[in-house]
Amino acid sequence: MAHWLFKSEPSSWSWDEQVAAGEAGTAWTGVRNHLARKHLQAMRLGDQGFFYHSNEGKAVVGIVEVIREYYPDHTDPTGRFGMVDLKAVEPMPEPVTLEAIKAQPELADMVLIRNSRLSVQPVTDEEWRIVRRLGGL
DNA sequence: GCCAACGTTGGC
DNA sequence: GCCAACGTTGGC
Repeated sequence: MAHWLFKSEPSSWSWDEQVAAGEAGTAWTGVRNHLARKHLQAMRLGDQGFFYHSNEGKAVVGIVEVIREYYPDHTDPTGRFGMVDLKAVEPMPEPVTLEAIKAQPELADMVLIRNSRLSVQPVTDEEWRIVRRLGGL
């Protein structure tokens, strides 16, 4: 099972809103980057990912799960991009800040650090384990 | 609010 | 197909 990281500015879509969407989840609209799209296409039902708040917060705040695989993003006028559906699984008991991630030598190669602008990122099994542990899971 | 990094666009 | 100009993202 692969792991991922989804970035969102809380002012446009926050963890609280994701939780409020419940079991039905929501479509992760708005990805307009080819590499991010490649990651969306590689996602499978049941894959889990980190929900990261960018700008305000700058922390991993929860775990989400893929509940629908890649399909066209109706908000994309060009029709070139797609999306997946996500639902909230559980919050991090302790948000894992960007600062805390940077402080971990084992996490120096995380895409979050190396290519901070990418909005949908792969997370290795080891990174998954370490960040979960930092967050108290 | 600034600016570096990076992706995209469009003229040639 | 190259590359300058431009827009956006996101950390600081």
